[in-house]
Amino acid sequence: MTAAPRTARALARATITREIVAAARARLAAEGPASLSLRAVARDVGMVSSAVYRYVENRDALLTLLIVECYDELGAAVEHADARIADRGDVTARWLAACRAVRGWSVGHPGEFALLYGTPVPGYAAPRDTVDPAIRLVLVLVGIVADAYRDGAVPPLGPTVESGLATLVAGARDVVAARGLIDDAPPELVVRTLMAWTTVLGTVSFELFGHLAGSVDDPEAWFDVVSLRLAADLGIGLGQAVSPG
Amino acid sequence: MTAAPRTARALARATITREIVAAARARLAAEGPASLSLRAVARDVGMVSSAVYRYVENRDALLTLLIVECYDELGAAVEHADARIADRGDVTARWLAACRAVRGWSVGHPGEFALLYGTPVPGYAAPRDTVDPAIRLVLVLVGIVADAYRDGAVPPLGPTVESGLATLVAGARDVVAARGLIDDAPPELVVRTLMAWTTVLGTVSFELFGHLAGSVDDPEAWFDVVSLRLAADLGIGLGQAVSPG
DNA sequence: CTTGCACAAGAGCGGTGCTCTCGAGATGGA
DNA sequence: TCCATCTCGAGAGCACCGCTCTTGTGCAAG
Repeated sequence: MTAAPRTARALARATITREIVAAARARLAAEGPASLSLRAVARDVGMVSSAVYRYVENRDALLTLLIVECYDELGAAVEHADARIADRGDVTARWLAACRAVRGWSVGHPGEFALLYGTPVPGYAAPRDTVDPAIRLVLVLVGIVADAYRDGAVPPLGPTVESGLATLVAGARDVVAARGLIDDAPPELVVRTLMAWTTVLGTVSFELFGHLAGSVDDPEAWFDVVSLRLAADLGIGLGQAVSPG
Repeated sequence: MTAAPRTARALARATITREIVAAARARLAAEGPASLSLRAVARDVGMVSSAVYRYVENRDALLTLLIVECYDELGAAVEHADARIADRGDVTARWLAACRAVRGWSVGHPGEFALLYGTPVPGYAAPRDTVDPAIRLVLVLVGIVADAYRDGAVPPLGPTVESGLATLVAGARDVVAARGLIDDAPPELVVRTLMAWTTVLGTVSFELFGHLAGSVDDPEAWFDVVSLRLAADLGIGLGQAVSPG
């Protein structure tokens, strides 16, 4: 990613690094992040464990590579789901499609989901490199809400009741503004979107971590219900009958 | 917990088991669940590692004991927070107090929170023993909503728009009914409460797992905003100005 | 008093992350 | 072309992990 590999050695190095990350990804998908062992990855690529350290600084660095890769993959999946129907201009459908893409990727990749949104690895602090890929998917959701807001699809927000709401979500507003999605977004809109995103991820997290067992039988239908209600709360929903599933 | 220890041996056994769990709890609080090692707690209680296997079947069993203890502690904290002001009859204040108790305990016990609501331990499936303590805290929230509903504080719910909503949350309704909170709870109420609980936990999870960094500066104030908006969505909120913090 | 049982301790197995050293081979300048 | 340098893979080794098995020992019930 830094410079194009020109020499044969650099080329080989890049290839082997990709091999290692791919093997690690396979084990992550199979066993989850906690039991991902560098030695096992080394065996998979036909190396002795110490040789892997030529390519990856340590286990945390390998996890970081995987985190970036997974965030990008998830972000791309959601972007794709939105882009496919964005021209139809139906913000509710776009919102639902984006949310479904989030759940779809997560259910299909529970190990990766756990790495991204589960318990952080004990001594691990996500480096800067991970934040950009991480917000990519959120920006899709924000973009949908922003489009609806610009087009006047969002009903009047009403007065912001809480004091200091703008400063509370100043960081989120800055991010949105920096990406050129909305200049000077109404704090009310930012708050609603942030809450909705929290609920979307919380619902997926509940499902994958087993906290829905016994309460909800059909997680997919439940997720649709939640997503559509969130859309309604955001002001971009139909506000009328939609059958789940 | 099964039978009262009568003999000296059984008494000693119970005491040492408690010691082990206490030491494990301390390490859990200090380092989080992933790096909790049975050998380390053995050292803490002045034993050799193989000796603790006399008291705890394996590492997963120890984690189960901790899960039950933590769920109970969290549930008790929320119950206490609610009970302290329940006689005032202000459901909004009760809801906020219960939510704050959830966050307060979680922020004060991040390692324990990760054990309860983070990534499940790889090969670990929560046994039956954990579900009763787990729902204890949720029942407090449901009870507040149920009280509000019984007292007529919840405005008319409107027609349930989604088809099959009752069957979707049948499990949750059964739990509520079995506890005698509401007989035949309106599915709409159950759905709203379940969504609100998801958002509460998602907000805490975001905060503790670092997904709020850069978006929200003051997580405590943000949590209050979220909680009060959830109350409003549930129909038990004031629906008017409330300043966070 | 003696038998038996529960217990603590130790050794040991296979696994982990990570470091160090060493030899072989490719790279690239003289 | 030749040689110094540098990279890489392999192996040994350290400290830690979960878990099992065996061995002694002291308490307690019969």
